[in-house]
Amino acid sequence: MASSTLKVKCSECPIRHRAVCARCDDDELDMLEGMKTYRSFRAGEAILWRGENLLFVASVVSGVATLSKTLEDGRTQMVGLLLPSDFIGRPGRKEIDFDVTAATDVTLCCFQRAPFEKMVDETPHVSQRLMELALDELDAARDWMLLLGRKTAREKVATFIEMLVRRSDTNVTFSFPLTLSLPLTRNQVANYIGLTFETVSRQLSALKQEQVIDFNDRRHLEILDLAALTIATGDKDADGFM
Amino acid sequence: MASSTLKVKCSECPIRHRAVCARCDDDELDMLEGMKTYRSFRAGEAILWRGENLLFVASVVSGVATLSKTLEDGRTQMVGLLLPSDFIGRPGRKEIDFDVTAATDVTLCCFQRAPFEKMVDETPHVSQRLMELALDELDAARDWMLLLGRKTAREKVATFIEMLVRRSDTNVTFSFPLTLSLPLTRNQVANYIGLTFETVSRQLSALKQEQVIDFNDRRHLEILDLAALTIATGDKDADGFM
DNA sequence: CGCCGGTTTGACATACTTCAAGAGAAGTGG
DNA sequence: CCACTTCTCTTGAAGTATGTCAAACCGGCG
Repeated sequence: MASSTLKVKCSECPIRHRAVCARCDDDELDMLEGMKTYRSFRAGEAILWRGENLLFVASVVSGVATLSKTLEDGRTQMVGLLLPSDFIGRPGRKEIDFDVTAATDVTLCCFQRAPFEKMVDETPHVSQRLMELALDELDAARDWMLLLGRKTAREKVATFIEMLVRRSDTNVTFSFPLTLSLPLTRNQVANYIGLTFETVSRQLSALKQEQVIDFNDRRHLEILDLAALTIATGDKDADGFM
Repeated sequence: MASSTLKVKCSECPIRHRAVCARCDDDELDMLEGMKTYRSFRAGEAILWRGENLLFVASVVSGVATLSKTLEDGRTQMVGLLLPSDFIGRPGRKEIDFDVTAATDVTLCCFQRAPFEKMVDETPHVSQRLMELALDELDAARDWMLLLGRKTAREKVATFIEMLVRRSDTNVTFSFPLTLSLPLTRNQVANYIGLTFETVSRQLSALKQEQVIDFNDRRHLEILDLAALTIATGDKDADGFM
């Protein structure tokens, strides 16, 4: 299944300040340090199957993973995109109702479920942070419901790209033209935003032709006109209010 | 705004065993008893506006409320349906990003945010239950993403009705033909499942003609053939597997 | 080099929306 | 209690955004 990888010390961990351990003090971090193991998955590998007994919970350290649901005739819908610092697993639950798959090569910081749950019960810093993460995911899911239910193809694609910009770390520098790595194929994007890959491709081409974005490499995007992109999402008024 | 209503003792409360207080012992219940107030809203009234400062959190005691998001051009998407025992408000957050509206007459059991949060911090029974409720909502949101992104109009309508059957209390008796009160207008249903109200109406008529459901009153549905309804959701195989 | 998965683009099909008209219910005021 | 208005709902006809099918391209990799 997964290969294991060299562990990084928590204090030097790139996701230290955002992951489930964000609020932990040094003692608590030591406890986690003792419990954790790293696991790596290659792009395309399954991390967890729907219905599988959850033996571990984990934080994404690096890479991108997807959560997806599939109907028996093969239609699939992504229901979440996990970036570094996102959490896999749910306190108090033994199963998940979707598949978790590595979209790129992924490294996870894993904890055995039982000891982790014990720690959750005893350390408010962890349980509070877990609650925050769950609520963040809930907010994201609801934003996505609006996108899936009511947005046009163009708005969906623009919103997806804008979300990537917002969530990727690279944008702290904010140097234009902003370059973005696209961790998903057209088909995966389509499954995320409820379209076919052909429609995704057409909308991307349209945005490219309008010089809102640019791309040659299929795995990267350049944002040429962030304002235009934002307008294309349909979220805000033309004047940027909201 | 809201009128207040006669309080029911927690021990006799109809949602006692499912709401945020589900796991509380007698002492904890006494604390909540002292903090709570009831508030009632008429059908159609706003309970909370998006962005409003959250002064109270609450459990739905009776009635149905909706959570919805609206784009500036008026397109709206419901992102949640609150039935009795469901919780309004989020631990550690002062705002919400959607409107909460009474779909029917609604009675809430309200707590001031500040004292409630204090209690959450001090009583694991409450914070654990809150986490469960949040994760339940997250699961529901993700199921709905699959519906919004990938299901046909027919499947959407069937899934919506089946969800109502599952979530309403009436079905504990399970006497056929099962009668269901429909707390939403066609338009609200449409906003929940990402369609127009005309399409909802057409799909309901089709299911009626096929004798899967029946209705005369616009506020009630009869389920004539639950198996056929389930098949129409697209969720399970024809033989009921999954 | 030649395959192969991912992508682009075109032509056509269709599920759902939009527009429109009319029929019920439900509320309101005389 | 009955007009009158106002919603909601139903049903039809026509329009359109997106899906489906198909062909060709492109870049990576054995």
